[in-house]
Amino acid sequence: MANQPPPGFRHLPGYLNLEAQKALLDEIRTIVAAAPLYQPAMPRTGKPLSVRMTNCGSLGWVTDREHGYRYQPRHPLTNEPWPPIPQRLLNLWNTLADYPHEPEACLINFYSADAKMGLHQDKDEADLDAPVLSVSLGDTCLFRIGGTTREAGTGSFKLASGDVVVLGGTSRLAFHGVDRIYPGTSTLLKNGGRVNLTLRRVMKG
DNA sequence: GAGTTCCT
DNA sequence: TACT
Repeated sequence: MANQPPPGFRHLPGYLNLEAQKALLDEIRTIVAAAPLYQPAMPRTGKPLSVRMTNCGSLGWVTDREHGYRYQPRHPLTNEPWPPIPQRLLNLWNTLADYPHEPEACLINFYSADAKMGLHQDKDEADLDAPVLSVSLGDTCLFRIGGTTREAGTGSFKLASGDVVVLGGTSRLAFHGVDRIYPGTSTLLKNGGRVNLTLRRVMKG
């Protein structure tokens, strides 16, 4: 029997209908045109991550060999400020996050057919009380989530286009990752792949 | 000092 | 990593 996610975890399958997904994707395309996707690197080793990423919001999550994981206000390649978070994403946060402060960061991850994300905790934010809100667009993925230690068991399930996930409560610090992408499971993205949007409150108060 | 998202 |  698969393990259950910790308390505070919510999976909302099909929360966004196709029209809402298309409208959101249009806004993401505009953001990516101004703040291009780039390939981030692991600290120390410089090994590239398999996902490509960019951000919108006043702060964006970045990593590189020299300085590691961090939030910063500008795109690492263009040195331009990140574009603002679209209002429809702020509305989603206001509806689902149950948190009195707006998110500063929206990480935009693009998964090609062979991209993955290893099990990790989101711990780079000063505010660990705010939930993390995630939106899936495009191809289905196999998402894995465990407990708040590496030793805890994990369980996995699929996330499809339009699904929304909220990591709140105990699940805010749960280890989680993406095992695999299922190519060809969505026609939302012309050339396939999966886009994941992750809204986070970074600074306290 | 140990731990930290890429580890098959 | 550059911090805890």
